[in-house]
Amino acid sequence: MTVTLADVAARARVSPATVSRVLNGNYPVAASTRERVLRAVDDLDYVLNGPASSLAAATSDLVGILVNDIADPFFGIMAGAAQTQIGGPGDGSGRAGGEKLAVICNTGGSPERELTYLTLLQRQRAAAVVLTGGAVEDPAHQAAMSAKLTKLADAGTRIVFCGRPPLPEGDALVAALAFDNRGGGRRLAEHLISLGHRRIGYVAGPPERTTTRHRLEGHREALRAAGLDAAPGEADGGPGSDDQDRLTVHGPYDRRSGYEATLELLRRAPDVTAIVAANDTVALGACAAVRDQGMRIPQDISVAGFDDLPFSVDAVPALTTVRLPLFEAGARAGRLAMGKENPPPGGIATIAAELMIRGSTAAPRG
Amino acid sequence: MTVTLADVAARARVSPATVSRVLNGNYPVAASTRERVLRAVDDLDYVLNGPASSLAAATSDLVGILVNDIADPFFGIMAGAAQTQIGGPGDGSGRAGGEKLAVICNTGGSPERELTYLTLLQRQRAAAVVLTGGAVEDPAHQAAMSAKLTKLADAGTRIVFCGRPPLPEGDALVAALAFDNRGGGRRLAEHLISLGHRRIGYVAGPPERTTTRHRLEGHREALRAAGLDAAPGEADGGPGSDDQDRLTVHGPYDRRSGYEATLELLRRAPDVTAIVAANDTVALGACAAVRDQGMRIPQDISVAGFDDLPFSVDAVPALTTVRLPLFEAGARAGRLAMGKENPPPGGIATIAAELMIRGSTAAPRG
DNA sequence: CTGTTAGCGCATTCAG
DNA sequence: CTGAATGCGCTAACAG
Repeated sequence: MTVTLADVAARARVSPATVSRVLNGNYPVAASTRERVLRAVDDLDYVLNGPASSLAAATSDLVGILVNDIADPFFGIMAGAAQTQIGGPGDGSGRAGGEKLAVICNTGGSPERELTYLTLLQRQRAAAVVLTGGAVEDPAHQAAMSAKLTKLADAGTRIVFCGRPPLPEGDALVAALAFDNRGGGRRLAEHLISLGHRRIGYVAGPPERTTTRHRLEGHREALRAAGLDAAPGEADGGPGSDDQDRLTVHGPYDRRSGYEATLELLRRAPDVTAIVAANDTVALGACAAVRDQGMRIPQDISVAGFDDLPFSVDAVPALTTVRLPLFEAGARAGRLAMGKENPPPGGIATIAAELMIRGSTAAPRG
Repeated sequence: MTVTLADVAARARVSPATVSRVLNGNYPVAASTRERVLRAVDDLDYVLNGPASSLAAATSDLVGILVNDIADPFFGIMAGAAQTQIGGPGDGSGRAGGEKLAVICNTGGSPERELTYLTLLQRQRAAAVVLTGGAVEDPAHQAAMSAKLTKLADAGTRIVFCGRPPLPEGDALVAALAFDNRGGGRRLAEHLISLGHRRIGYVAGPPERTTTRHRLEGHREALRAAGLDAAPGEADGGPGSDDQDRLTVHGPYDRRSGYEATLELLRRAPDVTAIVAANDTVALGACAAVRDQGMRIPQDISVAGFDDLPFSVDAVPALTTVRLPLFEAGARAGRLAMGKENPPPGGIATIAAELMIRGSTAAPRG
C-alpha cells in the first residue's frame, strides 16, 4: 500500500542505499543517477518514513521551541522568528528537503508541562530545543530541568535559551540569550524619577519567575539609588522595605491582572503618581483601570510597560515601555539551534533593552 | 549508553514484550508485574524511543497545528486552545504517558510552506493535523492541498479545519469548523448603516484569502441591501461596482497595512465617515492613521475591526468589532483531532460571529 | 561513485 | 497473563 524506499530503488534501478544518499544529499552521487532517482520519487509520490529514518540515524529533524503562552505575542514573535531560521523552505528547495521540523510547544507556564514536553522531545530524539521566556525559580523544578537538559544534551540535542537566564549550575551545554531585564527595569524607573515621580506603584508578574524578579530588582535598584525605598517617615531603607512591598502587587502576565492590581494599588496608595507594569499587556489593563477611576494618562497618572509589543505604540497615549528585540533574539536562537551560528563567548549573551519614552509618562501633577 | 526497552525488561525480569505492554497500557498485565516494570523504568530513567515505536506501530503521537502567523494572537489563541486538548499532562498522569505531542507549525501565510509542513508531518506519520485560519484560493494550490490531505487521511491522519472553510471538493475526510465571516461582516456593516453612515471605507486583507473574501462579501451584501453599492450619480449598482472598489484597499493583515491603507482611503475619498478594517490589528493601524490626520474617533470618523482580540477592548475608544470565539473553536478542533468529540453533522460546523458594539463607532458628524 | 550487509528499538503476531 | 520470534523502513559502515 505505502511506497517505500525500496520501491523507489527498484523503479530507478539502483540500490536502496543510493536512493537514501540522494535524498539526504550528504554523499556524492552521479548527476544522472540522481536524476533517475528523483524522477522515480516523483513518479511514485514517495514520502520518506521519518520514524524509520530517525531510528536508523539515531537522530531526528525535529526542533522543539518551548513557550509559556503562545497566545501572548511576546512568545509568538520569538517563536515565529526562530522558526524562520529552522523550518520550512527558505532553503530555496521547492521539495521538502533537508528542512527541520520546527515545532512550538505551549507549556502554559506550567513547570510540569515544561518537563513533559522535554520528555516528549527527548523521546523523539529532537535535534535541538529552544526554551523561551522566564524560568520558574523553584529549586526542585530547576534541579529537574537541569537533569533533563543534561540528559538531552548528552543524547546530542542542542539546547538554546532565549530570553531566559542560564541555569544556576551553569551547564556549559547550553547557549543562552538573556534579556537585560534588570537594566531595562532600572532605566525605566530612572526615567520616571527624573520626571519627578516619588511614589511609583509596580504591577509585577508571578513572583516565582526570573523575568518578574529581574525587572523588579532593576526597578528597586533605581529607587534605592534615588533614596526612595524607605517609607515616608521611616528610615530603615532596607531592600524590599515595607513601603515598597505595599507599592507592589503580583499577578499573572495578563491584562486582567493589570486591571485588578492597579485598582488595588490605587486603593492602597492613592498618592501614587505613576504605575509601572510588568509588561505591555499588563500595562494595557492598568491603563483601563486608571481611566475607569476617572483619571487621565499621563496628566493624573503615568503608566509604563515592558517589551514594546506591536500594539503598544498604538495605545492612547502611546505607551512608554522598554523595547526588547524579540524577533532578532528569536531568530538568533533559531540559528544557534541549527548550529548556523557560534554560541556567544561563555555561552551567554545579554541582549540590551532599550527605553522607549512615549506619551503615557509625564511629570506628575502639581 | 542509552537505555532501551530490553534493559528495562532485564531489570524487571520480564520479556521486552511485557514492558511494551505496560508502557502502552492497552493490554492486560498483572498488577504486580506492572509495578515491577514501572519501578525498573524509574530506576533506569528509561525514555521510550519515539522513532522506533512509531516505526513498529506505523503511527506516531505527533499532532500538527498549522497557523499562518504565530505572532498574531488570532492564531496564538486558537493554537494554544487546541494544545490544551491534545498535548501535555491534563490527563492527570504525572509521568509522560499517553500524551500526544501537539506541535505548532508557522507557515507565515505561504502556500508552499503550508504544503511543506504537511509533507513533514506526513513523514512523521502524524496522528492528526489541524489547519487554522483562512485558506489561499489559488486553484493550483487548492488542488495540491486537496491531494496532500487525501493522502494524509488515507494514511490514517485525522484532518481538522479550524476557522477555515472546507475544501471546494469537499473531502468527506475532514471535520471543518468555519467561522461565519460573511455574517459577521454583514452585521457590522448593517450596524454602521443604521447609525447613518453612507460612505464606508474598507481596509481588506490579502485578496486571495477566503477570510478576506468572505468578510468583504458580507460587508457588500449589507451595502447592497441598503442600496449603497452604486456610486453617487451612477446607477448600475452591480456587485463590486467601481465606487465600492474605490472604497476598498487590500493589504496584509497587519498594523502597518491598516495605517497606510487608511491614509490612501482618506486621500481617495475624503468624505468617508467610517472605516471597517479586515481585523482588529489592522483596525489599530487605521485608528492611528485617522488620529494622525487630526481626526477624532468616533466623532469625525468611526472605525471598526474584526475578531475581538484581547487588546481591542482596551483601545481608546474601545473598538467596535465582531467577536469570534477563538479559544472555544481551537479547543473544539483539538478535541476533534483527538477523536474525543464526534465531527459535526455533514463534517462542517459554522461558528457564529457576534457583533460587539463599543465606543469606536457612532453616528456620522453633521 | 555504487551495491551489500546489518542492525536501530520497538510492537506485534503467535504459542504457551 | 507472559515469552519468543519477526519485521517495520531506513542509514551506515564496509566493500567493491
